[in-house]
Amino acid sequence: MKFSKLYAPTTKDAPKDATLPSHQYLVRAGFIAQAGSGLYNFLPMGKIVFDKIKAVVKEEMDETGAQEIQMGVVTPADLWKQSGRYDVFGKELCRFLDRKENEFVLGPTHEEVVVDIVRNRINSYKQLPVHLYQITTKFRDEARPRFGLLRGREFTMKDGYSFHEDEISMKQEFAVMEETYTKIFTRLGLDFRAVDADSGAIGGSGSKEFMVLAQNGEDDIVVCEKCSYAANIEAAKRAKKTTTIEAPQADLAKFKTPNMKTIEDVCNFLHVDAFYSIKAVVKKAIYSDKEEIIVFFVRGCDALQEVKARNACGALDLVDAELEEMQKVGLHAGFIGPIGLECVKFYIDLELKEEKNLVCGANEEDYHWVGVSMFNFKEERYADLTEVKAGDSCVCCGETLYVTKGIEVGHIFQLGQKYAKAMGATFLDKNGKSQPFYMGCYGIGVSRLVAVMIEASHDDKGCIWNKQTSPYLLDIIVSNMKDEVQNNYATQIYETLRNEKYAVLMDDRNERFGFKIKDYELIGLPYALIVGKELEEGFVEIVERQTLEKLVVKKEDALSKLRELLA
RNA sequence: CGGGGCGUAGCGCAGCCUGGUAGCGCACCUGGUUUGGGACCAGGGGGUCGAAGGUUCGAAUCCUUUCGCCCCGACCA
Repeated sequence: MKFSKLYAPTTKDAPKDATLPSHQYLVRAGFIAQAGSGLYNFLPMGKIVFDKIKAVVKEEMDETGAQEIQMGVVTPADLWKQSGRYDVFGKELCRFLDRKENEFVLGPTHEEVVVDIVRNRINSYKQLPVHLYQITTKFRDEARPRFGLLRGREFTMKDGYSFHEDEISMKQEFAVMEETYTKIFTRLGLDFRAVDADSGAIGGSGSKEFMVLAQNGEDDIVVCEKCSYAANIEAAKRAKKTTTIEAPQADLAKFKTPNMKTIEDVCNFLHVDAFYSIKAVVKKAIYSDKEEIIVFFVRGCDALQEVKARNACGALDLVDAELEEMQKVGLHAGFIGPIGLECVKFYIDLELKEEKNLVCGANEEDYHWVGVSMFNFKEERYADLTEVKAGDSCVCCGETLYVTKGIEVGHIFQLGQKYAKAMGATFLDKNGKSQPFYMGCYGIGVSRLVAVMIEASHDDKGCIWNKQTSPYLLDIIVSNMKDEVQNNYATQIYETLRNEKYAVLMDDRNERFGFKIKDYELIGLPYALIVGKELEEGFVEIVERQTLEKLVVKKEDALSKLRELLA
């Protein structure tokens, strides 16, 4: 491609609304252009990158025996009513009427449609398992689109759905997908982790997220320094926390602790380490039919993980409880403890089970208990509630955990029979009995990956593409187009490589060197060949974008060196 | 959905407070010079001031409504 013909409107200044590097550089380098909030158009180079990523995904999916299909973006609302999600999906589901006033939705995901596709067509276990996938446009009317392609309203997702006769088969496919996703993200050259995830409202027995490690990620993930353990902080576990600080020896006794409402105050006052104290976190749990004040107890040195807390009590949502609401149900804020607590429902973190020599509130103004032992609580009171912190110990190997930011690029679920049951999609098993399908579903954010490539790989000058996804592998920069020797030499290299099917760009614009090299660095192709002044002495330069190092080579050697680099 | 900000030329902004018919930088077009780190000189084109209504002799500017976009948070199969 000649740069003079390429539609790549590069700019020196970023649009003011772009805050993330991936967003700024993709716009500045002319890969994408915004159409509206959360809506983006792909320009020629953006489209090439997008197609390259898509091709990798397709190749690896096809390799597993999954079959590509294409479902409509527009879906009859009726299917969503059958699954029950028409009402629960909320405003993210974009609904509209056609001219006959029939209801439709823009598909945000396609469980309903795919179930409808196999329903009454796959009738026997002999036809199972089947895995159907597509790479298509999705629309979710996000409350707050942001970060360019990372959280758009319209986006492209690879979504696959597998159907099985039993749980064993479903789990087998889940394992195959975990392996396949690992291959895909490895091929794309990304630094990622498959992490344990909270299954969320979709349910099912297991789910894993694929997180690309990047500073601007929206998710916190916990990663072990030594072994392969990694988890979303919402689902992360740790080895039970211990301390070398000696336990305060005391018999059970009530101490007056006037106006000591924080863990810090109480522990300083009683000369006890926060490890040996119990922290009460009061939340208002919101259910579909009611609201309720609930207390969660964790170690004084730990913090409550809200998603874990939500899962423990089964609430739709947890919000901070107001002081007034706490008083109303009889709680003494600052002096709450599990001993003798009867006025509200409460949960205790598993790590406190059977611990001794603890300090906690006495449920009485200005009093705390010391010498508390955690026995005699019902089993169902206990749940995993603690938020894992950097420095905690790995649940698998005991080594130190650290916390980092990740961007979710894939998520795989074991759905079980949820959708098949709701939509009446059944087959006959070996015993001739009618059964709902077991399903798995597997997603990859394909358009998001375009941005992730840059979020994970850029510097202060622009994009840094790798060979796997770069729109072109090489930019041949002709320093002075009016210099015929330079022009001829560059054209010859360009034509030769092009005939050998390398994706090469030649910057033949009548611009100065500085202008072209800045554009090169902004666009970020893996290599550049600079044909300039030194050609007279018989030399040209090869630039590697990653390091910005320049390699001077003899003009006769450039071609073979380039073949070596681009291969 | 709660809170905040911004809409003036393709992009980035000034002008608004104190009303008088729109300006700067970049980009773009023409000619010339220049060609190794986003050049220079000269000339030139381009804007219903987001939209609607109101106040006024007169509105980018004041008032009301509305739409759009962005940021923080909640949310995110």
